[in-house]
Amino acid sequence: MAGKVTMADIAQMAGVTKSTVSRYFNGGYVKEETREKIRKAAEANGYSPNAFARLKARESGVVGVVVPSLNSTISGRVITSIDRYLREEGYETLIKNSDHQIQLELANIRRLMSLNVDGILISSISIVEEHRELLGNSPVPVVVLAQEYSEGISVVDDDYEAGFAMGKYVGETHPRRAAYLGVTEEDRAVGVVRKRGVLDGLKSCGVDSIRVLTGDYSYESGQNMTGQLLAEGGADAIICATDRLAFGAYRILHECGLSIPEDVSVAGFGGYDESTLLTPQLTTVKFDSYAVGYLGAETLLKCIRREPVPKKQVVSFQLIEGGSVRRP
Amino acid sequence: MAGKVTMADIAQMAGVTKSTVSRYFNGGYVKEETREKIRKAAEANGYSPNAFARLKARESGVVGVVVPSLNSTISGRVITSIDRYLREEGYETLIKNSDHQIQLELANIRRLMSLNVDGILISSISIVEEHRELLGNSPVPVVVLAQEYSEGISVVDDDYEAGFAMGKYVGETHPRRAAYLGVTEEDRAVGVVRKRGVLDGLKSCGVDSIRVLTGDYSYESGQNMTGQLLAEGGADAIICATDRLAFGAYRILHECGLSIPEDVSVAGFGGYDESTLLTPQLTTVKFDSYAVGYLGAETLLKCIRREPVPKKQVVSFQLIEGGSVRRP
DNA sequence: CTGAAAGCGCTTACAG
DNA sequence: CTGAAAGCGCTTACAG
Repeated sequence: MAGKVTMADIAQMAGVTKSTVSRYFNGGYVKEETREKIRKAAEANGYSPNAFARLKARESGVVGVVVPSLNSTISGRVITSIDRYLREEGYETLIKNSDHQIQLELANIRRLMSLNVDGILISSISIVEEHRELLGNSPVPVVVLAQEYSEGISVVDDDYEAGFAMGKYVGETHPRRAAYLGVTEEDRAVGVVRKRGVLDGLKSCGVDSIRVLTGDYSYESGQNMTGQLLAEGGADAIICATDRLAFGAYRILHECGLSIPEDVSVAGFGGYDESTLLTPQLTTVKFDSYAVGYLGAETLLKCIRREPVPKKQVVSFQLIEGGSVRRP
Repeated sequence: MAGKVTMADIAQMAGVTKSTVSRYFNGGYVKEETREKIRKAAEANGYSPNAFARLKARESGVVGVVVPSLNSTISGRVITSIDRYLREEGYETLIKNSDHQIQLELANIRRLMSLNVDGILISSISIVEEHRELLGNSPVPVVVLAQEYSEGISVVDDDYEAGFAMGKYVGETHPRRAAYLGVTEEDRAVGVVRKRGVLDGLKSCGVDSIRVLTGDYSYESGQNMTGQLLAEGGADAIICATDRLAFGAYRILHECGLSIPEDVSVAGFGGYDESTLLTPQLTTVKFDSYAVGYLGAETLLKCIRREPVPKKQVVSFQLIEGGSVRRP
């Protein structure tokens, strides 16, 4: 059976018209007998209708998901969760990667919109003006994940409270020279809100002078910032915006013969599985990324069905005490 | 601007017919002046043609990618690499997740086929009879990644040689009680070929009695198998089919107060970034997953362009010496 | 319960 | 260089 088999082919084989085959696949009225003939013809050819040729259909049954990266632990969790939920609900998931490029993210969103998907889930790096324009007059519902989006619907981590909790936890050890290894402020959730939480948490314990460095999300960046910190005279407590950055810090501290937590306390955010394997185990905040994905998908389906949904949902976190922060 | 704007709308705004707009977007002849009008109208509306309505076009410019998981380090690397390569070549990537379920994998492949994508890249868990049927009369080119597929085109890791190298490396330490923590034989590449390599490598050093356990790919499975091994009387060298399994082994050995490598040597396969953070650093084999993705994508495009391609390509690996295997 | 016909958003020879 | 028309694979009122 070379070439593509179409609905017309199946119709011919079953001795009916394609209207009927279409009805068969869309739950319309078809006599049991006819139904059986179509089933056989379809099965024999491994046929299933081309979802995207349903140009006129109200629903495509497809949901688009835009992610900032395909090789981050967190993205992996969020998207796995989304995918599972949607599949159970009978939807197909279409994934597009923005590879940390905002222009690509916008292009992906446009693409998905022009694809008559039923809705879009965006795990955004950073919301810029163009997003507002684009999402403002989207023909389909959009739910934003991980970043607040006041003009629309979003599901976010509790970055401020998590930051505060960690800041306080470390602040209670009364570090003399605290440091924060962060990321760009373009990423509001991590670069601004989380940082503010951490700084406020530290300040609540009277820790006032805090050295703040900024880099990107990579392991290398964690190493570089730590290296710079040491060159500047060091620190006795380093809070990192993500676990990956903390991994970089571990490596450099280790290489320089400094002990964790005796010489330097280290903490992160993420709760990656690997964090429990470090020696000492990393003290970190674990966000419920599966919940973010699940809630996001659930909320989007509600939007599609025109049910009411909350404008903003905040998921919880958990501070995991490892042994990387010196206790008083 | 509510609702979806279509090619007809743009045509009207530009004062031309949709044939011309179509030509504009497909590189046909359009007068510079007209070209400019269309460009403006399209831009003003953020319009780009619906890729999937090109029902008749020879090429959709879209390539489908099927992956077994969205939260594995290796999948993340492979897919990131594919995505980047294709984007540079002007193709769109559409990602579908099989979530380790073979039936879902087959469904994803069918879906993609019926979607008139230009080609499909499959990172398969395991090739079964249904794959052969399905791929045997695919209307579009298919390239299989990570698993050998003798009936078609594949790009694979050098599992046997990598296994042999690691088996030999550990064998040279003359373990008395060696063990291999593996995965199901349904996964030919890892479950059969890699294992055979390891066992042959060990045997080449005269290590003959090897306890082989089988589990799944999870951290927990690594813990369970190691627990079982200890209950059976232990081992002084454990080779794990993946780094993740090795992480589980580390955890249990650590909990039982056994030292690596003094009491037990541990080795893995994968070369995850996190492996370098363990104490001691894990001895592992790093496959070039970026190369697998890159070569796979390149090969697929060649198939699409009807250029000749090798039936099978094998990418290299690298044995990374950590400190987790006792040296003689 | 099923068919004939018009239409979805796009492409492609074929004229001009 | 551009338009009119037929067609891609599917859906949807509307008849019957």
